[in-house]
Amino acid sequence: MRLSRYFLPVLKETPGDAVVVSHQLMLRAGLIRQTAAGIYAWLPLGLRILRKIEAVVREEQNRAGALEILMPTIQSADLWQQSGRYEAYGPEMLRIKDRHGRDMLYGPTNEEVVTTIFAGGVRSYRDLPRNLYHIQWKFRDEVRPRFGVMRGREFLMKDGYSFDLDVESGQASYRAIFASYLKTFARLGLKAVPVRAPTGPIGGDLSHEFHILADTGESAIFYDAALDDIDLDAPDAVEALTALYAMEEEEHAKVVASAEGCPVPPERLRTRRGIEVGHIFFFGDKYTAAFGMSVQGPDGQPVVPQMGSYGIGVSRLMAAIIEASHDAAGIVWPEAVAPYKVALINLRADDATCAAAADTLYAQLEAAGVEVLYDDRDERGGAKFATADLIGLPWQVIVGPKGVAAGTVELKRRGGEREDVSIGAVVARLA
RNA sequence: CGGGGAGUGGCGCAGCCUGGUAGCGCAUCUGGUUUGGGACCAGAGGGUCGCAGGUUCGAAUCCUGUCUCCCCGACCA
Repeated sequence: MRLSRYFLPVLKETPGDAVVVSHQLMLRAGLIRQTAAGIYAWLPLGLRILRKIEAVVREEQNRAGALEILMPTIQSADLWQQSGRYEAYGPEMLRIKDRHGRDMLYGPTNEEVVTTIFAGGVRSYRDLPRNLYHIQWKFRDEVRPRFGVMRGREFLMKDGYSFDLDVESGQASYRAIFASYLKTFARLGLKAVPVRAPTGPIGGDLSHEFHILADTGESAIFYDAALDDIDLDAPDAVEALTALYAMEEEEHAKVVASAEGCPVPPERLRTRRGIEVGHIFFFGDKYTAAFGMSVQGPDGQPVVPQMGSYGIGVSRLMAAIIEASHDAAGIVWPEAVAPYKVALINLRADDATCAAAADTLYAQLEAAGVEVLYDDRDERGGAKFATADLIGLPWQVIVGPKGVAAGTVELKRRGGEREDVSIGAVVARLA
């Protein structure tokens, strides 16, 4: 993409409304614009990143055996009355009426819909287990939206739902998704700490939150230092992790105040701030029972499936990644989610030789399948470097008259050292 | 919802107390000089000061109402 034809409204100054660094950088780097409290429009570069994050989440879901569907954003109130959550969910639910006066709502989550759909399609225990997920916009009318897309009212979430024949199998599904979440966050360049969580209004008795460690995180978490040493790729990572103590501040306080006290000796207790980017629940037959769902078991008797639900805040992840990965100059994208791999900077758009060299390199990189954002604008170099650093692409290729005369360009990792590379070698280095 | 703060060109702000018809920096446009880490000179365009009502000869400024946004708290992917 040529920057001269792109829509990338970067800001030199930080908008006064933004107080956390991810929000500031997302605005400054031209990723998003606010349209109402907690509601954001995604600009070309921001949308690209969102799609990349989404793609990683999708791949790991598919790899874990989950099946992608797409449920609507608008739901009928009837379903929620059946589960009893229409009243229980409270004012966080955005309630609307259609032209006939029917009560509708903008979905904050999808247990009701997915259970209805799935129940309508299965009859036999042979149809289980299954895990259905979708990546769809949600709306929760937060009391206090804040920090940009970190706590927006409209947000993109991956929500998945498992159906199993019995509790044991259901918990196995839970652990499988647990493991896939560890992989997902690792691929996004993040260290996620799974924290034992209370189950809240969704119900059930087994639940974990996944927190990205970042100083600007919304909640403090307390965990056993041994957690830092666990190899997340190990086959028993889930068992190892869940065996170790990790609690959010509020829950931790309860434990400390309890008769037994905190099980972790003080010298092993770590405190960090975290951003919750995932939350998983195993809640048994709460919804399947409410919707009268059953399948025929091997013995011919009806069995009410055991369910779990699994959420990842896709749009929030973008903010979390930035919180965890930025420097004074701007964002530092992990390669997996960078909107482009390379910023190709032509230092002298008005120098025919230099421009020709940059144009050629651009064409070659594109031909090699490298995602390039080509700064071909007639601007001073400094402004281009500032933009490139701000948007945080992993690589920068700098084409200037001096280098071109010598047959070289500069290759630089974001935030790293410059290196002279012969023009002919650049494509191979980046492809 | 309780408490606090803010709405003035695209962004950041001043002006308001003490009414006299809007200003600064950045950005943008034009011309020129420049060019290896956010250039310089000259000129130009762009705001009925969130909205409504009131006071006044006159309102960004005073009064009333209202809308919106941000921050702290309770709640949450």
